[in-house]
Parts: sequence; C-alpha cells; structure tokens
Amino acid sequence: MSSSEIGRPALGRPGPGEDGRKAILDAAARAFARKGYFATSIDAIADELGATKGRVYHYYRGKAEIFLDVVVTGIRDLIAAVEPISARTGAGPAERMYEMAHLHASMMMLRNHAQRVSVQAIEMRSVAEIAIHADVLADVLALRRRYEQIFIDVVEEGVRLGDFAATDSGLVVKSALGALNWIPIWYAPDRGSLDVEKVADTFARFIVNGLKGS
Amino acid sequence: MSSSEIGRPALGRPGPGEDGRKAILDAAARAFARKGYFATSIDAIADELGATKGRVYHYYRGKAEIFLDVVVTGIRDLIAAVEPISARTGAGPAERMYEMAHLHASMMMLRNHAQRVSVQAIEMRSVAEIAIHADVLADVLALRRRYEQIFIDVVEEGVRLGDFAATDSGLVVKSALGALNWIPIWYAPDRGSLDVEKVADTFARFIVNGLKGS
DNA sequence: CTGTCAACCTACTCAGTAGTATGCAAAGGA
DNA sequence: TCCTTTGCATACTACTGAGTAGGTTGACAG
Repeated sequence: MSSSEIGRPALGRPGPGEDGRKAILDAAARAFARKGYFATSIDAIADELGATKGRVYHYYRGKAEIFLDVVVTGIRDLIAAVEPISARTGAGPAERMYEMAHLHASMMMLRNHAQRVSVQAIEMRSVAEIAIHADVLADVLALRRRYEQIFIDVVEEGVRLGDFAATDSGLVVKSALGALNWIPIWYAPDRGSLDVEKVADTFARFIVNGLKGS
Repeated sequence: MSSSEIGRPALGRPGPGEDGRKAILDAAARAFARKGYFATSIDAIADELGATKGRVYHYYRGKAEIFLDVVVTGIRDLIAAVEPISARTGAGPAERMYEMAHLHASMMMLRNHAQRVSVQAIEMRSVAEIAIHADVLADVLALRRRYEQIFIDVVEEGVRLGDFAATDSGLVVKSALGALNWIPIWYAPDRGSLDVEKVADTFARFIVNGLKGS
C-alpha cells in the first residue's frame, strides 16, 4: 500500500518491502499446491517460510487474500507466456496452437506451484470465505476468460483459413484447456520417468489434431 | 457389518437398513459437490438429509469414510456405464470411443453429484484425514486405473487397425479423460443455455479426431 | 543518540466443527 | 406383554486453527 505511493516516505527500517509479499506468495503457493486450501494452515505457510504467523499477517489480511493472490499470479504468468505466441506472425494457426498448448502443458508440469493452485481454485467460488472477495474473484474470472479468448481467437482464425474444422470454438477450447489443466492432477514431478517434453508434445499434437478434424 | 453376515439375525426393528446408507450417500454427494470436502460439515450433510448428526454417525464412522464412499460409487457408476460400450462388437474403435466419450461427458453434466465429487477428490491423497483409509484409497486408485485401461484398450485396438495414429496410448487417454473430467468444473447445470447433447457431441468428436491424427 | 516506523515474534482469544455419550422411540419376535 | 435391537435426536466434549493484541528488534533520518 504505502510503498506504492509516489515519492515513498523512506522512513524507518526499509527491509524486504514488496519482496516480503513475494516470499510469502511463493511459500503459500508451495503449501497450497501440496495440501489444498483448507488443509493448509497459516502456520503451515509460515513454517514453509521459516517464520511465524506474525510475518504472514504483516503482509496479508487473511488466508483467502493470499490464496487469491497466488491464483491471480498463476493466471497472469500463463497469459504473459502464451499471449505472445498467439500473436506471432509468420506462423499458421495450427503451428501457433501447437506452441501454445505445448507451453501451457510444460508450465503445468515444471513444479509450477501457482499453476497447480490455480487449477484447484476454480471450484472455490462457492466457498463463503473466498466469495467475500468478490472484486478479486471477478478479476480472476476475467483473466481466465481473457486467457480462453486467446485460444478461441486462434481457433477461429484457423477455421476461417480452413486449417481447423468448423465447430463451436468456445467448446473445443474448453476441451483443449481441460486436457491441459488436468495435467497437474496426475503428473507427479518427482518420478522422472515421464519426460516433460514428451508429454507436452503428445498433448499439443492431440489438441491440434482434435481441432483439425478428420 | 452385521447385515453382511450369513443368516442375518432379523431381530428388533428392521428399518431402512442399507437404504439408510444410500440416503446419506446421496445427500453427502450433493453437499460435497456444492462446497467441497472441507467446507462441508457433517451438520450440513445432515441438514441436506433433513436429519441430524446422529443419523449420519449411525451409518458411517466419520466424514472421510462418507467421502470415499461417494467417490467409489462415482467411479463404479462410470465403469458400469462405459465398459459395456467398449466391449461392443460390430462397431469399430473410433465409433466406440465416440460413444464412450459422449457418455462420460453426459454423465459429468447431468447433475451427477458423485462425478463432481470424484473429480475434486483426486487431489485429496495427500490429506492425512483421507490418507488414513489406505485400503479404500487403494481401491479408488485401482478403479481409476481400470477405467483408464478401458480407454487405453480401445485406443490400442484402433492403432492396430490403423484407425488411430500411433502414439503413447496412456498419454492420449490422459488427454481425453482430462478434457472430459474438466467439464464439471466449468459446466453450470442450472442455466440451460448449453445443451448437454451438443457439448457431449463436440467433446467426443474432438477426442476421436485427436486420436485419429492428421 | 534518539525518535520513528517497518518487520517481525509470542501469546493469547474465540468460533466452528468432528466426534461421543446418552437417551428415547418404534418395530418386530417370543 | 415385555424384551431386544435398530434408528435416530439431543447435548455434550475436545480440539484445531484463523485472526488479534501487544511487545521487541533493528535500520535509517535528522
């Protein structure tokens, strides 16, 4: 809050500042990714930090606020990574869609805790504790829609060019993103048996083929 | 327990018996589907029943047991519905896969609370409360693997016949089931805007096309 | 060297809820 | 008819965990 004002006061102990929030965000993302929202106590997040509750509550108003911050960060990261690909010139829709799906899949696997949290978060809308933050929730939904729209645009361009079969673009994108978003649920990062590249490639091919039609 | 013994005693008040468990199971499925495991109290389940805790604890040992029972029921229903299609003679792998995906998608949408619960349940493995029931959890994982195997078998048959492109059948099935299992997360049953049949058809086509390759 | 403020930590409070103890009622069987 | 057993409800207990209150430390400004 105060640090975002113009001509910061610069009084007293400077300390971590915005980095303090970031550290908590990362710890919370790891903890939430492991146990889920409810099974993760504030104390557990503090432990993950090597600190106590006091530190957490110094930067955040409450548990729900931390959680939503993790979720928003996760989606923002996705958009920031995928949007440039969608806008790439000199590549057809199919090729771009492959790259987008490939990257999304990779991000889901590479120990990206925020992504795992974002995924489990979607069914939280009904939980009162979360629903209170209607403004942030609206942001989350808007970001998610925007992300879907990126894919929809590419699909519709592909349909116009005849590269993809004509169907309800909203629905096929939900199919594709469903397949991708499901990855964190079954993918276990520890056992290196499954190659990230191979999974991403298989998924991306599957999706592009699904769009092309027979 | 006692009712499963041979030559049941048949003493005292007969009452609902196994139906009592069923009623609780349904109420719990609805409640869990709405709020999730942790946000659903035993009292909430009892309310859904129009009863109190006492009734619930008369039939179940605890919350986790109810939850896992809902999950097992959900998967069993899926297997019971889809397995017959996979074994159908006189239809090619592509056609059967379409029907399987179509049915799975439909079951995800038709207010099937148990399915929604099963979906949210997968990330529960790490929660101590649930992990205690190692035996039931093992059953759940086995059932889930068995269900996946049904799809894998059809895919591999399709590959052998040249109907499907050759890839890692385990991974493409995970893609397909991911897309399908994701449905409960975005599909809102109340607003009738989205036609169940249309969604199921779009998803099933998408999946079959994805398997066929280009 | 002193006041100030961020950056914490410790030690509480208090609400919600899983699970229990107990009692009562209804429905057969003998 | 009474006894037994199931099928509940009511009224607890015990605990966990979110959020708070207040204290302490250390860096920087003046």
